[in-house]
Amino acid sequence: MVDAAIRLTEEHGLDGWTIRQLAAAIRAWPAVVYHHVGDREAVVDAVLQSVVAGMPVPADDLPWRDWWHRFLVDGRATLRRYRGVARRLATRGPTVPAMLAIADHGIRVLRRAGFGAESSDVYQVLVSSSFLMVALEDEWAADPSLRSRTAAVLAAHRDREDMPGLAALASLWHRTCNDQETLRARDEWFFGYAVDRALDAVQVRLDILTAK
Amino acid sequence: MVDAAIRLTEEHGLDGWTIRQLAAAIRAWPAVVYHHVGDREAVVDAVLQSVVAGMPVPADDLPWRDWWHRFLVDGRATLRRYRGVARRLATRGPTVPAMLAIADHGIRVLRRAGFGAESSDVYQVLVSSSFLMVALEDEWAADPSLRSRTAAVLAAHRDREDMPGLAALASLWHRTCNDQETLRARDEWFFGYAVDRALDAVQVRLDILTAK
DNA sequence: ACCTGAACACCGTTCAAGT
DNA sequence: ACCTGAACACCGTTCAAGT
Repeated sequence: MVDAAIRLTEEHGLDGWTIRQLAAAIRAWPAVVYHHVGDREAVVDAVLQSVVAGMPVPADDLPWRDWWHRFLVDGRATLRRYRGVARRLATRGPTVPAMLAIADHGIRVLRRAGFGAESSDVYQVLVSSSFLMVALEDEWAADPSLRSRTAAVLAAHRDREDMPGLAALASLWHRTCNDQETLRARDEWFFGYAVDRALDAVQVRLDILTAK
Repeated sequence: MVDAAIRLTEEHGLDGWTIRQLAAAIRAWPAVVYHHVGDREAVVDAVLQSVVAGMPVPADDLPWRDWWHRFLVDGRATLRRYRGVARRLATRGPTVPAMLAIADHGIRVLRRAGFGAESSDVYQVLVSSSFLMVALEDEWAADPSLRSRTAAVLAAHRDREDMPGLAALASLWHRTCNDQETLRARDEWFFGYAVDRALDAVQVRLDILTAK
C-alpha cells in the first residue's frame, strides 16, 4: 500500500497521483485506502517517513564542513528521486519521525565544531535553504515549460545595451539551456554552488564565535 | 477583475481562492473570468505582475550589501502580504515582466561591486534562497497546525540526554513558540539571520574575486 | 473486520444558447 | 462582443450496504 504510494511518487511526484490512482495501483477501491492508512495526508506522511529513512547519513568522525557537504549533496540525490518530498520536509521538519535522528546528528556535529548555542539556528538555515532549493528543482522538473518560458523571455533581452545586468543573465541562460544534459549539469553545479555558499557563510560565523 | 484577485490573494493566499469565488466577488459567472482574463494561470500571472510591480527597489547609489539587504528585507515585507506569491516568483523568475527590471538592477549592483561574471549566479542564489524562505513562511501561515505539531513533537524530546542535538533544537522551539507575537518576532529575526548569512557568503566570494 | 459501489461537495474548464 | 447556465471530467472523502 505505502509501497505503491512510493512507486507512484517516484514516477509522478508526491502531487502527481490521486487517491483513486493509488487505489487502482493495488487493485482496490478508494475507500480501502482510508480504511487501512487514512486520508491523503496520512499516506503522504508515510511516504515522507520512508524516503527520509533512506537518506544516507555521513560518518560521525567527519569534520563539520565535510559532514554537512556530504549530507546535503547526497541528500539532494535521494530527495530528487521523489518529487515534492523536499518541499514537505522543509515545512514539516522533525514531524517526520526519521528526521529526528538526522536533526540530532546534524546539530551534534555543529556543536562539536564550536557553534555552541547557535547550532540550532545554523541547522535550520542549512537544512531549509538546501531542501527548498531541491523543492525548486522538483517544480521545474514537474513542469519543464516553466524554464523554457524563462529561456524564451530572456533570449529576447540578450543584446539589450540599456539593461546590461539583464543581458548578462540572459547570456548565462543562453549558454546553459541548450540541451537537456547541460541543463541537468548546470542544476547540479548550481546546487553545489549554493551549498558551498551556505557553508562559507556558516564558516564566517564560526570564525567569529571561536575568536572571542 | 484583477483587483478582486489581488484582494482575495491578500486575504486567502494565491492558492486559497477558486475561480468560482473570484467570479462571485465581482458578481459574475465563472465563464466571464475566462472570457476577459483567461484560465486560472493567467489570473495568477496578473496577480504576480501586480505584486512585483509594488516591490520597493532601493536607491542606485547604495553599497551592494546595503542595497541587497534592503531589497530582500523590504521585499519579504511586501511578499508576505500576498501568500503564495513568493513561491511562484521563485519558480517563474523573470517570466513575470516586472521582475526583469529588478533582475537588471540587482545584477548591475553586483557587477559594479566587482562580482564580474559571477554576478548572475550570485543574483540567483540571493533571490531564490530568500524568496523560498518567504514561501516557507507563507506555508506556515496558511496552516498553523504544521508548526504546532512540530512544537508538540519537539516538546517530547526536550530532556533527552541520549540526543543532545535534538534537545537543543527542542529548547529553542520551547523558547520561541509560546505565543503568537514572539513567534512572529522569531520569524522576522530568522529571515534577517538567513539574509545576513547569504550576504556573508557572497562577501567571501567577492574577497576572493577581487584579491587576485 | 474488510470490501463494494454509489454518493456528496467540491474543483477548473468548456460550450451552446441567449442578449 | 459579452453574459448565462448547464454540463463535463475530475478531485478527496464519506457511508450505507454487502460479505
